[in-house]
Amino acid sequence: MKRANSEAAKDLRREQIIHAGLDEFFERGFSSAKMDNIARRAGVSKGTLYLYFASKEALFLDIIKAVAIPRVEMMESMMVQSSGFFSTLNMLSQQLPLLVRQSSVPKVAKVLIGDAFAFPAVVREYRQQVIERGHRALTIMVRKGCEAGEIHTEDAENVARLMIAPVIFSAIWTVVFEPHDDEALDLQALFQCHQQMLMKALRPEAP
Amino acid sequence: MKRANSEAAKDLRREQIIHAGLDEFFERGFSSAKMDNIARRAGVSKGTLYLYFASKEALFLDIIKAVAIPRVEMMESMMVQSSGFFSTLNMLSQQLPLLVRQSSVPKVAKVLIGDAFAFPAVVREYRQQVIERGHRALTIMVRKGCEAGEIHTEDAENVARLMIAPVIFSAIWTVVFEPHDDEALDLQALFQCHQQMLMKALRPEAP
Amino acid sequence: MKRANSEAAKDLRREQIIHAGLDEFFERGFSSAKMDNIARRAGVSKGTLYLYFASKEALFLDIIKAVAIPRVEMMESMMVQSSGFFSTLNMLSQQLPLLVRQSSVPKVAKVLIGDAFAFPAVVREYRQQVIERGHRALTIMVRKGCEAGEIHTEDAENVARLMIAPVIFSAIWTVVFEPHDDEALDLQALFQCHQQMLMKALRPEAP
Amino acid sequence: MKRANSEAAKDLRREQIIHAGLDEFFERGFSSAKMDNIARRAGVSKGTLYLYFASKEALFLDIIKAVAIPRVEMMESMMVQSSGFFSTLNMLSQQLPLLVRQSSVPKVAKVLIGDAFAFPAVVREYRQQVIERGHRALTIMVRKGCEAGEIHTEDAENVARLMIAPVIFSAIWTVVFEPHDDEALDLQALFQCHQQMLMKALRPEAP
DNA sequence: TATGAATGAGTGTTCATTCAT
DNA sequence: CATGAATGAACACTCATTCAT
Repeated sequence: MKRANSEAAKDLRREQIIHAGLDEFFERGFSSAKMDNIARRAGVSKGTLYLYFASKEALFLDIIKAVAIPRVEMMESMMVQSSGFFSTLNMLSQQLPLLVRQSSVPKVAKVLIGDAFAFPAVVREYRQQVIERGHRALTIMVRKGCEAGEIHTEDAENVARLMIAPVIFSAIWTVVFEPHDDEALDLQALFQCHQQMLMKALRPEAP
Repeated sequence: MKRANSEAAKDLRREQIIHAGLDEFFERGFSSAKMDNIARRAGVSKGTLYLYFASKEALFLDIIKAVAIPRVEMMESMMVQSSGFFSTLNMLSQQLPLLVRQSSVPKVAKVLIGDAFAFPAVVREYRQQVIERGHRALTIMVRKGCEAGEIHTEDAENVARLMIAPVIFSAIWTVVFEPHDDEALDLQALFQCHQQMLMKALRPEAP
Repeated sequence: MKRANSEAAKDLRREQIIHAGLDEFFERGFSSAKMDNIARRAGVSKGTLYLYFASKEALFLDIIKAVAIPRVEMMESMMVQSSGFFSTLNMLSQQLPLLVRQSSVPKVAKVLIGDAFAFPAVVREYRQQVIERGHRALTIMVRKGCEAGEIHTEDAENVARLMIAPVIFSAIWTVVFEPHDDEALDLQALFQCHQQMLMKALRPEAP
Repeated sequence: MKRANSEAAKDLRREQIIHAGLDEFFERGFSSAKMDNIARRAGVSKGTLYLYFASKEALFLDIIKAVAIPRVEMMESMMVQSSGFFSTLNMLSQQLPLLVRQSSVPKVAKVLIGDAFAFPAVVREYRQQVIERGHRALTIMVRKGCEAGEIHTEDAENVARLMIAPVIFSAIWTVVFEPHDDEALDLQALFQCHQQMLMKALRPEAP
C-alpha cells in the first residue's frame, strides 16, 4: 500500500479502515470479526491497522462513534426547524427510507444489538446520545403539533415511539433478511402507509 | 450430576441445556458463547453437552427451533380463530406485552439478529416459519376486518407490518437497553396507545 | 499425554512443567522463552500449560518461588545450628560446590539477573527472602565466632559478603561459561582455597 | 535530526546509538529491547539505526565489543606494570569501586549473563578476551608476589579468582539490586575489608 | 452416562525490518 | 542521509472438541 505521509492521507486511510471494519463487524459481530479480514477489506496489512487503532476494541468504539453521532445531529436539526407537523412528517417519510437503505445506521444498529452485552457502556451512550435525543426531538415535534391544533394526542411520548417503530422494524428487516433473500421490502410504500395512518390517527376530532 | 437413565430424565437434561444455552447465546452471541459457560449454567460438565448435542452449532440450531416454533403456532391460532378485528386487536394488545417481557422470543430475536450472517439458513427459515406466517395471519385478519366493514385500508400488507413494528421495537428495546439500564419501557401504555391509534387510523370514513 | 486425574498426578504434572519452564527460562530469559518450547520440554501440549498456570508470567513467578524458598531454609538452618565457626565453615566448603553444581539455584539466579528489570518486585522479594536472610545468618555466625574467640574481625557484615562472593562468582561462572565451554571450574579446589584463606585471614592475632 | 555529513559527525551518531542501545539492552535484555526505544533514547528515527547498524543483533555485538575491550587493556596494563604486589593491590582496591560504579562494565556483564545462551560466541569471546586475560594478568601478579617473597600461596590461580570474586559479586549486586532499592552497597568499605583479608591471608608464614 | 484433563488450530497483537518520500 | 508508514512473521493465549477414567 502507498505511504500516507500527509495528515489528509492518513485521515483517508483511517476512513478506509473504519469502513472496512464496519462491514466486517456488521457481517460477523465483534468477536467473530477478524482483524485479518478487516485488513484485507481495507487493502492494508494487519500491522497497519494497529498504526491507526490501538486494538480491535478501540477500532470498534471508533466506528460506532464515527457513524452514529453525525446522523443524530442531522435528524435533530431536521425536526427542530420543523415548519408544521404535517410538512415535517412528510419530509420524514421521504428521508427515512433513504436513512434505512443508504446510510450505515442500520448496520451500526445491527452490530450494537448483537454485541449489546459486550459493550454495555457503548449501548448506554448510544441510547442517550442517539435514541433519547431523537425521541426527545420527535416528542417536541408532536407537542408543537398539538399546540398548533394540527393534531391531537394525550400521549406524545408513546406516539413518538410509535412513529419510530417502523424505522427500527425496517432497519432490522433490511440488515437481517435482505442480505440473504431476494425480496426487498418496499420502504416507500411502507412509510407512505405509515404516514397516512398517522395523519388519520392523530387528526383532531371534529367538535 | 446424577445419571439420566430414563427417557424423561434425558429430556429434562436436554431442556436444562437448551435453557442455559439460550441465556449464554443471548448474552454473548454465538461465537463468544462458551461451551464451558453453558455447561456451568446448566449444572453439568462440558463433556455432557456433547452427549446431548453434537456440537456448539447443533445446540444453537436446536435452541432456535425449540423456542421459536411453538410461539408462532400459538399466535397463529389466536388470530385465525379471530371473532372480529377489534376484539382480536384488543386481545393482542394485552398479550403482546407478555410475549415481549415473559417469553424467550425477544432473546431469540436478539440472537438471530446478531448472528444473522453466520446462520443465513436459520434466518431464512425463521423468516419463513415465523415472520411470514405471522405476517400472513395478520394480513388475513386485516382483510377479514375490511370485508366485515369493521375497518378500511387499501394496503393490508403494510398495515400488518405496521401492527408488528411496535412489537419488534419493544422487543429490541427490552433486550438491548433494559438489561443495562433502570428505566423500563411501559409496554402496556405503549400498546394501549398503539391500539387506539390503529383503531382511529383504520376506522372506515363516514360516507 | 496421560490424564492426571488424582491430585498427586496433577502435582506431578505441575512439577514437570515447572522443571521444563525453568530450563527454558534459564536458557532464553523470560521474554524469549516460548510457551511452545516449555510445553514440548514438559511433554504436554500448549493448552495444558494453561490448565496449570494462568499465564507465562504466573508460571515464571511460581518457578522462582518453588525453587528459591526451600533452599534458603536449608542454608539458614545449617548455619544457625552451627557448632563452632570453623566446623561450620568446613561444612559450607563441602556443601557449596554441590549447591552450585547440583541445585537449581544458579539457574534461578541467572534468570533473575537477566530479567531483573522486568520483575523488580520479584527481585526485591528475592533479595529480602533469600539474600538478606542468608547474609544475616552468615553475619551472626561470624559474630559468634568472634565472641567465642575463634576468629577476629572488625567488619562482620563485609566478611559475610566476602564469604558469599565466591559462591556468586562460581554460580555465574557455571551457568554462563560452562554450558558453552569444555573446561569446568574445579569448585572443590576453589572453595578449599577460599576456606584456607578465610581461616588465615580471620585468625586472631597472637598477643 | 540534523544530517551527519562529516565522518566525525557520523562517529558521534554511532556513539549516541551505542550508548542508547547499551541502556536499552541493559534494562530489558536482548530480546525485549525494542529498536523503537533505542531510536528514541538516541534521539533518532528507527530508520536511522539501520543506516549505522545492519540489524539489532549487529548493534548488540558492536556494543559489547565497543564497551568491553578497552576496559581490559586498561586493567591489564595496570597489573603488568605492577611495582610490587601490595602496592598494586592497594591501587586495585581504590580503582575497582570506580569500575563497578562508574563504568559500563557491570551493565555489559549483566547483559551478557542474561543473554548468554543467545550469543554463545560472544560469551566465549568475552571469556577469552576479557575474563581469561584478566585472570592471567592477576595470576601473574600473584606469582610475582610469591617470587618476590611478599606473599605466599600454593594455588595462585584460585587466589586470583578469589580476588576477582568480590568484583563480580558487587557488579551483580549493583546492577540487579540497586536500581530497585535505596540501600547502596558501601563498595569502598567492602574492598577495603577484602584488601585487608587478602593481605593477612597471603602473608608468608613466619619461619 | 458423566466427567474434566488434554489437545491444537485459530486469532489479537507486537516489532524488526524495509523503502518511498 | 533521515524519516516513519507499512509489512508480515512470530508468539501468548483461548476454547471447541475428544476420550480415558
